[in-house]
Amino acid sequence: MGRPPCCDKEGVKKGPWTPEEDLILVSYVQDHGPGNWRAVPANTGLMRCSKSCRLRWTNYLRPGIRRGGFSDKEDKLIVHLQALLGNRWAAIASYLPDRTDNDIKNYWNTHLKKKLLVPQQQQQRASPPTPSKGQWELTLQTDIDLARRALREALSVDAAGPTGRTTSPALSADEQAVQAYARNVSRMPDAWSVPAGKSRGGSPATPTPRAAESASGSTSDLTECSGSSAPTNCAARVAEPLFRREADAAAGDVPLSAIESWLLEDEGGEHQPAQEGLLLDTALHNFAL
DNA sequence: AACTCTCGCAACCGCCCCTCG
DNA sequence: TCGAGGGGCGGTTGCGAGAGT
Repeated sequence: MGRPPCCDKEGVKKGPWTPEEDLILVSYVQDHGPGNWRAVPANTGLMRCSKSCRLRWTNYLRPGIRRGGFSDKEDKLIVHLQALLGNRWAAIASYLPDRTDNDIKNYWNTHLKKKLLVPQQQQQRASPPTPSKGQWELTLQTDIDLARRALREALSVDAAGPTGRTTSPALSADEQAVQAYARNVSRMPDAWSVPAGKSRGGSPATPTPRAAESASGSTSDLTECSGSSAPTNCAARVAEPLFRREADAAAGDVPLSAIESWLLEDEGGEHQPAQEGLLLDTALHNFAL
């Protein structure tokens, strides 16, 4: 007696999403907000699993997400966060509010892992296989210091505008997220006009993300997210993990996580030794796994 | 020009955790 | 307190595009 599947396998469509399906999903989420994904297929007539709907929304249709074009700074941040946190992509993604965990995971698997593997192999050839514990603790500490710096940089950039985006610094994070969302969705109709032969997968005119990105468009009615009273409040949710916690912390509501409070301490290194010891232990533990 | 190989990424799968009745 | 169900997450797969031969 296994657990029943999350959704009825029969009559559930799989594979690439069509623009029509995207539109239906976006409209629904704008009206009702994300959540209660189980109800989405039933209420929209989409022949999709609820999980598929959620995934499509969070990884592709959600407002404010940026796709591809990882900067060097983001590369480093991801590498160091991965070293610290392991393959906890959702946690890592929370430090890059306009990136999705799936995107980061893919980027790690296809680019960064290989990039790291090459010097590692060279190093293995050139140096003794296992450094003494003291040696690599030192190395790890250096890594952690680097991670701290990278994170601090990223957070300071976030204060002016999320993750170094090249948009006007006068805009708030929410406003920028709304604009990005507007851009993403407003491109959809353009993308639909892609000739059938160019489409990917079985669907006749599925626009690739690349196609959607290359097109330029103006804001459509569909994208009027900020004015919606829906609980989604698309833009606000995008940056929620990091910014909410910062706001909460500022208000004294919720304590920062160990890593965050550690990072936000003065550059002068007035951190608590016990806390750092805990982080080091955690990193060591992750490394050993 | 045709074929093969490799890469990149969207989406699926299944496990785990959290919430609610 | 416990079980069921929904959602979140990480690992993996499938497929199209582009590079190489």
